[in-house]
Order: sequence, then C-alpha cells, then structure tokens
Amino acid sequence: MTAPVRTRFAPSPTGMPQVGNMRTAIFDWLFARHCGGKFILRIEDTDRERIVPGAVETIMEGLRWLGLDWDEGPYFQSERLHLYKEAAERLVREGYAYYCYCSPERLEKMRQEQIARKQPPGYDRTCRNLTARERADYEAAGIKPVIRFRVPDGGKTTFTDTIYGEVTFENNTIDDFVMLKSDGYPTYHLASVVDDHAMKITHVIRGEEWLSSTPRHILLYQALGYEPPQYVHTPLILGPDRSKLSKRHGAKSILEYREEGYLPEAMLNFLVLIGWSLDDKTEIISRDDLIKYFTLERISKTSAVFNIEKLNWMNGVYIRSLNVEDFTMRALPFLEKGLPPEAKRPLDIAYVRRVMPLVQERVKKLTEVPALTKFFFVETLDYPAELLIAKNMTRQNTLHALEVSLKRLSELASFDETVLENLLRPLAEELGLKTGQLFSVLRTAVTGETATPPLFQTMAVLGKDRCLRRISLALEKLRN
RNA sequence: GCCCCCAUCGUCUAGCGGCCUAGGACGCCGGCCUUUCAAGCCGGUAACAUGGAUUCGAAUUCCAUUGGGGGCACCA
Repeated sequence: MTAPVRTRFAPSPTGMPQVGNMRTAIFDWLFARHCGGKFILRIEDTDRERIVPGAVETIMEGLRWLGLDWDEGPYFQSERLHLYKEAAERLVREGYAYYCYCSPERLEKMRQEQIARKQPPGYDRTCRNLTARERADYEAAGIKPVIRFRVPDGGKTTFTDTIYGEVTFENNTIDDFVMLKSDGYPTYHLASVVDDHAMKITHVIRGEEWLSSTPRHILLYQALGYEPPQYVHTPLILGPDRSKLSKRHGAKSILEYREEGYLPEAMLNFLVLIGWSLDDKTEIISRDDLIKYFTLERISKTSAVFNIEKLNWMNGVYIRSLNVEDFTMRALPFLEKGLPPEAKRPLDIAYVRRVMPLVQERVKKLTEVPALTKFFFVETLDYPAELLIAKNMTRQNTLHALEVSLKRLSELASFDETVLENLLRPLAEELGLKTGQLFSVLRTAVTGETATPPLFQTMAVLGKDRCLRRISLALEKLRN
C-alpha cells in the first residue's frame, strides 16, 4: 500500500503572492484533490530580514480567492526551530556536518576572488577540519558559527524527477552549504527537508528554479536517514522577455488581478493551462473537471510566457457564462468604485439589475463595466455637439431628425424596446434616413457615446423622461 | 566561469516512429451577421532551431552545434 498523497505549498512571506507561485500552488492543490490526498500550507519564515508584515494574510487570501483550500496549516517554520537545530546538531555529531566560523566579510571576499578568477563560487572548506582547540578559540572569541553540510568528496547524486526524468549532479560541483544560520534559523535546504519529512509530504511540487538545489536535499535526506519524496519540478512562468517572471516585469500579485476585474475561475483555468494541458483542444475547463483529469504526467517541461491577451479572452468567456444575477453581483463593487462621484450612492440595485444584462457580453474585465454604463448613472452628458451629426448627415437634417423624434417619442404611452423599435424604424424611412443614421443620432443624444449597448434596450432602461430630456438638451447643444 | 534544464506558429499548446501535405486556442487579417460596440459564425496568416546518426520511415530516438532559461548567499 502506498502512502496517501500529501502535497504542500510553502511560500515565504516576503511579499505579495505572485502568479508563478500561485500556479505552483494550483498544481499542488489539484494533485492532492485529484488523488484524494491532503494539501498543506506551510509558511517558510526563516529569513527574519525579509519578512513582510501582512504577507501571510495576503497569501492566504490569494489562495482562498482562487478556491485553493488547505487541509493543514498554516505551519510556521519560525515555530519549529528546535526541529532544525536538533537535526543539524545530529548531523554534526554523526560527521555529516560541521561548524563554520568564517565571517560574512571573508566569505564575500573569497567569492569575489573566485569570480575574478572565473571559478565557480563556493565555500572553500576552511572550517571543515577544525581542531577542538581552534573551535574553542573561536567560541571563546564569541563568534557564532553556522552549521555547514559536509558534501561527499566524490561520487554523484542522482534523482528522478517526475517531469524532467533522471537528473545527475557531480558531488564536487556542490559546495558545503549552510544548513543552520548563526542566528539559529535554518536555511531553506534544511528546513524544507526536515519539514517535508515530518509532515510526510509525498510529492514536492515546486518551481524549476529548485531543480539545481535538489541534490543538496537528496544528500540531506541520505544523511538524515530519511526516504526522499517524489520531486516534481514545474516549468517557470516567463515575462515577455522570456526571463523568469518577476517584479521587474511589473509582475502582479494574484490579488491585483482580482482588483482588475478578473474572475477567479478564469484565473484558475488560465494559470493551469500554462504548463499543463488536458488534450489537443480543451481550453475551458471547470474546476471539477480539473480535479477529475489533472495528472502530473501532462505537465510540460518548457517554461512559458504569461500571455495576458489570452487571459483577457478567457475572462470574457467566463463573464459571459455567468448568469445575469451573478454577473450583476460581481460587477456591483466595481460600479460603486468606478462610477464618477456624481452618480448617487448607494446604487439602486433594481436599476443596476436592468443595466447589467446590456453590458455583460461586452466586457472582458469587470473594471470595464463603469465606463460602459456611466451614462446610465449620471445626469449630465458631456460630449461635443458635432458628435450628434452622423455619417453623411448635416447639422440641418440632424436637427430635424431630433425634433421629430422628440415629438413622436413624447407621444408614446409605453416605452419598451418593441414599442421603440416599431416607432423608430419607420421614422427613419419617413425622414429619408438610413436606420443607422437616425439611430446614431439618437444614440449620441441619449448616451453621449457612439458605442453603446443596443439603442432600444438602452432607451427603455433609461426611461422616457430622461430620454426626452436628453434629446432636448441635444437640440440646444446643436443650435448653439 | 561552472553546473543543470529546455527547444513545434508572435504567444499557450497537441504530437510520445508511419494517422503530420503538423491539430487546437489567443492574437492578427478578411468575410458574414448587424442600429453602434461587442458577441457569434466562416475563412486566412503563421512553427517542427541547425547539422549529423539510427531506421524501410523521424517533429517524435541518439549525438553534436546553436539558442534560451535556471542555479551557483548565514534568500527562499
């Protein structure tokens, strides 16, 4: 019987949750859910210098937004220091590790020299075989040591990655890395190995940037006498310049996508498709199907560029698939925030419900809703008079069209879509205009825009009074 | 500099020796629909990095080359 699948997402709380990390989290979560296993959240807060207050909460909020629920945690490595210390000291005792008293300054100088000599930078093993006497001297001088792993002198370290297959490193290309820092905190290498073992993690699914430090982890497992987990390195997400996506590209936090009006289900679908595919044609996949069909085997080896154009398209697809009420509720906060101040708040929900269906299929992002519906919510329209004059029309016949329209519309008892259409289509012919011309004039008069939802529906929602008022105003504007 | 990984349309990808005169999607271009804008529908543009080898047969296997990326901290 094989152990139940346990995966973990182990971010460090050093900033906002970036999309690259989130994509990894999605893979971890999906695999756990697919296998009926557990997904664990672990916070790797071992670098006290870089900790950003609030980052943990932001990370969790990002996970929740995407619907990635965790079964255990968050565990905090800062609360488990004794475990790492014990492991490190045990390794020293057993000869797998040693205390190092070299100063950061000396190490930095050494590195510079190595680079200058075009040699691979790495620890020169000065403290590898200190005598008891030398150690005592350093201790007496009050120098706090780090603990370094004693990498075997010869041989190779090989492991099999689920995605990349068998990978081999010569041990002599790996330097004696630090496991425990002088402040008593572990480095990533030690902490993740100790924790992954303690938490019975079966599959370490993480970004490809970790591939080259994996032999260190294997070495650590061997020295500790633990069975290593299955390693699954996932391809990187790249910026437009094809280098690893980072702040440098203006890479955004997952929560910023929420602010920009992306739907979490679209984001999930899009992100999972960077580096994974179901088959040769599926693009839109539901969360349930993702869980049902997700397999590690279909993760690709090649890193991929984050293509915002495709995300926008996909978000539009998801927006259109929402039922109207759902769309309305999701758009509401964006309206509250994005509509100009003169729109009176709180917004009239009943009215919003009538407006939203008119724009649902016209937006790709929820942030576009306010601009597209502004004229429904503000009283004063601001547009140049010339905008009223449609293609191949003159000031004169535009005025005439507006005058006649105003009169006829004012005689209407009902103001619904059908009634309006039945009045206006024949009217265009009567005025000797193309329907497009008349509608264009009225559209501008009534909305101040040239691109809007369908005219009759728009007018019906605006209501008779407001339409007549705006047409009158348009006439004035054109006369002056 | 050293180590590791990767290599199909501009981008995301399918392809795991013959089904490939390489399929899908985004974008782009053209058309249809149409009161504008979208949406929708139809069509088009566009790729196996290069050179060897294996094989009856290679996008698929192997080896070089080239190119790209990642790593080489008391950061993760």
